[in-house]
Amino acid sequence: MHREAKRSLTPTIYDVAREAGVSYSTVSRTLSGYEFVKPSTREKVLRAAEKLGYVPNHQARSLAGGRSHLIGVLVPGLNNSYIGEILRGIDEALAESEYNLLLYTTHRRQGKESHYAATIMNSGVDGLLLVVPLMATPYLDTLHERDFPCVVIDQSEETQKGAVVSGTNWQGAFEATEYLIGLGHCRIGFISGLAGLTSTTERLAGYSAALAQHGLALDERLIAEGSFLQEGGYTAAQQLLALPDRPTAIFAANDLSALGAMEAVREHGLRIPKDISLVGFDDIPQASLGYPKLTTVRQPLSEMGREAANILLEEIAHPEQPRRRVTLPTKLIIRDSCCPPAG
Amino acid sequence: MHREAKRSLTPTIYDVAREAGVSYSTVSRTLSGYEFVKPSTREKVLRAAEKLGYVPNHQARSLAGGRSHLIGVLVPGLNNSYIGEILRGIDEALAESEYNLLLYTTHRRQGKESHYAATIMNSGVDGLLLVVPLMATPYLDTLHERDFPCVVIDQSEETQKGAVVSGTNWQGAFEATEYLIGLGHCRIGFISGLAGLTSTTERLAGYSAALAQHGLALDERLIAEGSFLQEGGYTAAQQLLALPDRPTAIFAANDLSALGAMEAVREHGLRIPKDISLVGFDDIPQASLGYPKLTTVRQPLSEMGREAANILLEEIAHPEQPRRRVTLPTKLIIRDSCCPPAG
DNA sequence: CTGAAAGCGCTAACAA
DNA sequence: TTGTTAGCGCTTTCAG
Repeated sequence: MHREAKRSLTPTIYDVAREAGVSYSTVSRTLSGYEFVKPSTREKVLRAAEKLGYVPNHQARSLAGGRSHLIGVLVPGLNNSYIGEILRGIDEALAESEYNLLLYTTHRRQGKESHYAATIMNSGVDGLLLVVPLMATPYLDTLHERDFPCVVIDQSEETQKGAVVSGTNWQGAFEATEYLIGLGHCRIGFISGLAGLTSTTERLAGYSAALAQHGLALDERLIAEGSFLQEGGYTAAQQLLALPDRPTAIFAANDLSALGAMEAVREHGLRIPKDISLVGFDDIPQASLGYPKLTTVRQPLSEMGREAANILLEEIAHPEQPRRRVTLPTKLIIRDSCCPPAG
Repeated sequence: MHREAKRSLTPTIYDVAREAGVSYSTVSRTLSGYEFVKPSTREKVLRAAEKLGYVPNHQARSLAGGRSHLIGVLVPGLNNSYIGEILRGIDEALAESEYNLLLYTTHRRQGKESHYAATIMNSGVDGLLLVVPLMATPYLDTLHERDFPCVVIDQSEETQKGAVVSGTNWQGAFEATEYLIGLGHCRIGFISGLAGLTSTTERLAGYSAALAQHGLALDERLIAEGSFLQEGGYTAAQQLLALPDRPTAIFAANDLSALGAMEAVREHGLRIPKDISLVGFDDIPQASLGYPKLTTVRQPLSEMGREAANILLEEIAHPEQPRRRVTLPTKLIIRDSCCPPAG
């Protein structure tokens, strides 16, 4: 037996074992919820652990058991309440489990993605949650190659095999556009999102489909490229407003863009919704905070996070099961940024 | 020597050692930046590691070396871009180091704070960053007791010994109030923050001091209790607006409250700044996003995060050095939510 | 149901 | 400068 002096600050299972008068493997079993431990023994162990203020050492547990109880979450950045909401959902789900959350941001170590993926895998996380991964193919390839448990949130690369959680992008965009059409708008501008993301593609498709369904021609000039960021929305709106026959309504691919557009509209001396109607996507907290309150397609962001986390946990527990793909419903939230066109 | 078959998926230092034809401790030394390794040996090791795609195992490294390269960050929640900004700063600082970020949210395990603190310490983090910890005394006691490296952001308990990073709350509030007074306002309402937080106390003190300095009486009824949340600001503003001689300006202890107040003002059919001037605190992204753009006291949130992280890293590296207390300057950002009073 | 023994992958004295 | 030897604290067979 090793360890004899060395009364360290934090007690280990050895200490608990001595206190309880059992072997340390019994302590280990008890503490990790092994069922075949005699109740009276379990009692003794638990009491001893309690008395000593024992707290398990994750590193050791992980090293020996191969399970770290750590979930990695890869986000593009933190400067965005869209991400914040998703994270909140993830955190909620994880809080109910025994898992902790290791946060990674993409902006780090750009370029060597696949090595980064390897690093993450080896940082001991049991699974990985990828939030809107851009250029994710290198990650995902490495990840899938090793059957590493992971689920992607709000993005699905064409060739992707793994689990995905997202909202009904097409449907949401379709409804929003249809709503605008129903209000009487014929020239509806669209501010797209970041190229390469499925959310961008799908929302654009939904927009186009709604126009088509209602016999409205698709005018390429009414589609301005945004970036999912406020600034992109601002610039895109400028473009749209500079058009000779400018749109009477604008549908932005996300709220941040819509908010940016709102600013541009104001600077042009136009009023919302009087002169221009505006619809966003996401329903981030600021959508209902500003003035006028933004009509938008709500995406259940935190639920998406929670759902993704739960799927991941499930996948870790039962690796054999087929990967799930979940699409959560979006919902048009009508607030104050739309009305029938002036003419 | 153990390990002979067991060609696992990820190579270990043993594999690298074999590949490089050296002992595994040499590999360990090389990889952990020990300086007295013969250059040619280092070369061989590095090449072998590269070839095998070696990635260190954090758990093992931590268990053996006592350093996990993990920093815990304890935040009250994620639903707030104030937190988001601070996190961003922390993340930036950590990205430049070799540290990863383990995220904890306070809402978990409420009640048994000190046990929670113990858990965090044993979760293997090398240090802890506490963002506006409410009811932190139990945590901090446990933490300080064991000389656990930690720094608190934007809050300093009375009896606190550890490192703290915060903004110039008093000064910022003083300036904001003075600005309002300079504009000609005499009845200035104050929406306070959450009771028990130093930021709340200090900002209130700054507000009072400015009034006093300019010979304005402190009217208790002009001080409404908020919560640092939008809703609290809304309710507090309602109160203020219901006053027989309502204020011509309101200074809210943070932007979220100010935004809430803005909504209440609007609902009362009043205009900002025409009828009521409004000043916030923090300068979160939404402050400049909405309409009108909010005049506010900017707090260098992300810098505070970055600074705190750097101090923590420093403290981990040199535990002997005295704890630092850093106060970063705030700055009044004048935008569109204030003007001289109507009368 | 419980104890003994063997590592998980790596760091850190201690020699050589 | 490099190899050898012990563990870090815990999980997990394998025997009782």
